Amino acid sequence: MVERLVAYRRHLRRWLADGKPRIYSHELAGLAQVTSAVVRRDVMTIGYTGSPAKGYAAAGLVDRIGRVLDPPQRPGVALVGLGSLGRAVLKHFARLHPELRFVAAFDVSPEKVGRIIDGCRCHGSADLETVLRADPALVGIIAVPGEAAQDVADRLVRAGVRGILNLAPVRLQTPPTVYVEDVDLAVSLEKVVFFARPETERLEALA
Amino acid sequence: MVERLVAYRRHLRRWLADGKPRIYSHELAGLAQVTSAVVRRDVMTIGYTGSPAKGYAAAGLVDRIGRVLDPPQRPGVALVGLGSLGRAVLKHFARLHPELRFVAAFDVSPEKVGRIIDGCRCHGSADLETVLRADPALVGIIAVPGEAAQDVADRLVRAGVRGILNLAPVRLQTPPTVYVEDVDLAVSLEKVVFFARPETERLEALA
DNA sequence: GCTATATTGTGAATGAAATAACACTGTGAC
DNA sequence: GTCACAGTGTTATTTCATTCACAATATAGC
Repeated sequence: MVERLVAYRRHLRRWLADGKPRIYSHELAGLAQVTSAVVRRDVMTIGYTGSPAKGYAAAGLVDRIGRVLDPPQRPGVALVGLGSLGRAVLKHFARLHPELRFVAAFDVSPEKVGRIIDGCRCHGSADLETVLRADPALVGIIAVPGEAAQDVADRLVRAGVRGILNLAPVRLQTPPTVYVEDVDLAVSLEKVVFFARPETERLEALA
Repeated sequence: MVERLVAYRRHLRRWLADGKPRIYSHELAGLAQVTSAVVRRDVMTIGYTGSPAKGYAAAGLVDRIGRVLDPPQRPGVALVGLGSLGRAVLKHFARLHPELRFVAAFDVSPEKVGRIIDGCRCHGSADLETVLRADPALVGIIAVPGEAAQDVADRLVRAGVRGILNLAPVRLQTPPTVYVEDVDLAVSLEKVVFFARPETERLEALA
């Protein structure tokens, strides 16, 4: 449901930018590709309320979603690993996401350390603890090879990070107080390959 | 469950590489971070069977999983978009995934067209239909900016693709016969930010 | 002011996935 | 040979999210 809220907000902002102040559940549902019942239920859950004949006030709804999703203060983000994946992530968020604050990036390769890459200062991985002690991050992004991921995770956790976006193809072991979201491109692609097959073929593969 | 099967296979291969031929449900469960009951249920679902006192034969299980997950012939993959994200994807899979066949990559920028990038020939986006007619792909990966994603999706579908891994931050409109898996880094990161907050704080945000 | 209507808010029904529970079975110890 | 036991295969239970259905309601037109 959190994923849907993020999507709603994205569409609502575009909706507002088009100069339209109000929106019906079925309109938002169409944009986010869910049913109108889901939209209404989600809106109800976050405690917002619309008018039966005029729909929801888009601005107010964006605001309410923000109050649910966004932490009180702008959260710091630490990125570890500036290989192609890490760079891609940084590029995406650098401009696209002003509500996040990238506090630091880390990499092991000496030629990157000290430089500023996509607007973010790159530190040596060894300095992770030091840098994050000066400027704490709420969440960390792990974009290092699988072998190094668990070690990075341990250190991020010790540095006080409360959530991790893990792009490495391994499952991390973390204390239960730390939330981990795995984004594993290999798994996703295999999933697509599987479901791309006609259903009949999939079922007979089970037989 | 497909995601779990992919994970099982990954761990089983490492297990085999360590020279261990047999594995118990709770051992595999520990590696994949699920409960043993889930493992046994999954194994049952795909029709494999172990021995009560000796566990599962790892090799046989890998084989069975492959028969469920993998299509009969090696599936072709088409990658569209060779920005930082596309390059990262290509690099990841080029070496890591021999069971996939990258048939072609596409990009709009002229300086990339014609070159071979990470072992894959880069074509102009305009030639998408032509190239895929000569060498069809089962699935497509969309790694272009959001504005271009829907157009690319339409063309991939027309070119006969049956599944799409969508890395762009938009929901695609496709016929129901085409399976779409969305991997949206912005959404994932916002999810992490949300769940990184202490539960108490999250709940009062709803009030 | 009143009525028709389209939409919201929400309880109940449905369905799928995780969890728990347990009977069955093959193995090794004695 | 038989007895205990650790682990599998399967069924039942629970839980949770989605879908369905419909009463309540505010607006616009007359």
